[in-house]
Amino acid sequence: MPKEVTLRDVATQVGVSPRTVSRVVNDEGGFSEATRQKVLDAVEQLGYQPNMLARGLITRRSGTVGLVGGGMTDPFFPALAERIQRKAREAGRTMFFASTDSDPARQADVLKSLWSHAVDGVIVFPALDTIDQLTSYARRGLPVVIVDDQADAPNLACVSFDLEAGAAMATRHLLDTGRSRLGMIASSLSPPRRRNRERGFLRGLRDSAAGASPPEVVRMLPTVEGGETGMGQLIDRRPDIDGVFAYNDLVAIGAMRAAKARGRRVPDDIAVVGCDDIDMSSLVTPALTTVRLDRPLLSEEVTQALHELIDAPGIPRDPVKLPVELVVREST
Amino acid sequence: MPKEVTLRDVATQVGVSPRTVSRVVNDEGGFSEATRQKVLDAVEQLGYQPNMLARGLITRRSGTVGLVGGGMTDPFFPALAERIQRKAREAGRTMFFASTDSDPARQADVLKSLWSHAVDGVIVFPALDTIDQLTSYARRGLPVVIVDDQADAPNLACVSFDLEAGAAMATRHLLDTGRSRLGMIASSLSPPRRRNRERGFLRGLRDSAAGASPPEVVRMLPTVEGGETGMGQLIDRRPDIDGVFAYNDLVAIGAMRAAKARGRRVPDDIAVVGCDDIDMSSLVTPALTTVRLDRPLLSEEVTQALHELIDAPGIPRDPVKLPVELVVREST
DNA sequence: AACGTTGGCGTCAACGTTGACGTAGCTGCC
DNA sequence: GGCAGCTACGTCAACGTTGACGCCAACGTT
Repeated sequence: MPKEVTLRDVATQVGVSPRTVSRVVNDEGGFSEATRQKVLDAVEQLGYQPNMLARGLITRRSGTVGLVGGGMTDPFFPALAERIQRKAREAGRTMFFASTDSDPARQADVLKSLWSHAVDGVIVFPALDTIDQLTSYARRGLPVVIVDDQADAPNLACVSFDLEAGAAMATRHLLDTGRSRLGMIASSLSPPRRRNRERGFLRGLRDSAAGASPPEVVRMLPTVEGGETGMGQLIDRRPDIDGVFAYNDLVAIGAMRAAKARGRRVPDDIAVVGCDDIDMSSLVTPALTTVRLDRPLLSEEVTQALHELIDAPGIPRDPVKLPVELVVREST
Repeated sequence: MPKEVTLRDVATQVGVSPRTVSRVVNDEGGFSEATRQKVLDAVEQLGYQPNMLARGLITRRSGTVGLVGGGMTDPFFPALAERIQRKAREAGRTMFFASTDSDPARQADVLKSLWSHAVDGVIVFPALDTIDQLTSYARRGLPVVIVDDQADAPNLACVSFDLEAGAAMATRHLLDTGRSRLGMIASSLSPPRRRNRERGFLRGLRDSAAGASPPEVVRMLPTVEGGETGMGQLIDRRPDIDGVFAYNDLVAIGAMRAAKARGRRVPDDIAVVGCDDIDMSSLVTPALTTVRLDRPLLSEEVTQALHELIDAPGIPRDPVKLPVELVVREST
């Protein structure tokens, strides 16, 4: 990288000290309108860009935030990442993106790397059993926003959807539309603490007056393939199954494929409900009934929480739980 | 952010100078095996992490690369971004991700921001008419890899798929399977220079011995909605149309929806070919015939080009053109 | 014994910026 | 006239690291 334009270059051109240029650039005050204009003109003319590394070295603010997710293969994530990135840029920060493949070790690497780049804060979709890892960083002073899990520490905020309520809604919807032999395809990547969907599913069943038969639950990787094998197993275990709630829409889509492959019609023979409401869900046939997670809302809450943690450190934040909504389409 | 562990901390603990610790950490040589061990132990024990900002300030290498794309709503991009990010991490670099919404002004902002963060290089899916912008950065010393467009400058490499050949293959496939009244839904975001798909489509028609009737081409936003309106227009203009090549798979999926909505069966009444081979394409019904772009290959080529530009600047690189492949499924 | 060479390490300055502090000149007020 | 208080700057050091260079002891060579 060749020479860049520095504060000093601007300063000598204008005939002031670098410190004054710095004041103007950062709008600190303490300069006359006349010098302000001259400095800004020179900045424009020379094409000066502040060196964020130097600034970050001294202010301990790099103007960057990290977004750490399990992966981008689930379409839920990219759409969210894009919104978060937009909001970060509106707040004048640049986003580092990193995916962990849902692997705790990789997540550790990623956080180490982000830390050494002095990110101002991170938003994390945590991998399995990594809450301690995250609270440790938070305690060391890194603002952390955790999505879809709970923890308590300084510099830490939690935002999640009310998935338990969503799952209960989905279950009740299945029961209300006449299904009584239900199953669920859950995720093998969720530790017990985070099995809100399963809790909601069971609660929905318990709450229902109608005495539905005991449910089947299988746990799979949360992918289309996982949904396919999951549905296969459910049908094997309980051939008369007539309603399935899936961990997410990808799983649900896989489940519908498997059902069709086994000659069961959706929704006539078996109803399927997903969770997320990814773009694809309204495009498949039959269009998927699903629990919609409001991504604009989530990105709003998450970035706001992060920026508050960064700009006003120390003040504790209550965990946020966001409402969800059932979108009924053709698969039920 | 509270105090971090620095070279000096490690140095005083071991009883050597910071410079020596630096030598060990960077494996520069010039130290004994004994001190190496002691230093590494201390590094481990204190949890030392090099401060990339300070290092970058002096070496002018920040250990970061930028990935600049139009957006993540097209599923083609995330899958690619993830692979590129993985490769970057394998090479010891961290990835900044930034989306431009395909807006030249936003792209300018994004590049400015990345530049001020002293990224070592960028991979860009360029927005409309931004080649000058990019070559300007390249000339100022920033390694730039441009995907799917051409330019010539120092510090610049180009990688693209042979979309013209792919489009020609798709077109010939349509003709070979008995379609003769063809249309294409192209992208309104492609400048004339980058309309390789259209060129291939027309070439495929010209090359065919059978005298097919003159084709219709409409230009839409490359989204599902764009595909829907595009197919609508094609049918209006030419009610007997029986084969459509779409700019990408999202457009193709939209086109199939519109065809069905108008009572035309796919593939019986009208055949549809897409381009990209996103995951969704094998999942929709009918499964989409498409021109597959090999994402692992692209990410490999792109990252290799970038790392070569970074590590061996100055040597010119010929543009790379990657082969594509037709995947025949049910929609033709 | 004198000399060059090498390995192993320290010293110092610099990267570009900002925090802390200093100061010259002016204004206003008793 | 003296002094406080302001405005508009400048000066200096520091952030954590590495590049350039220098130094000393140990070793081999003539």
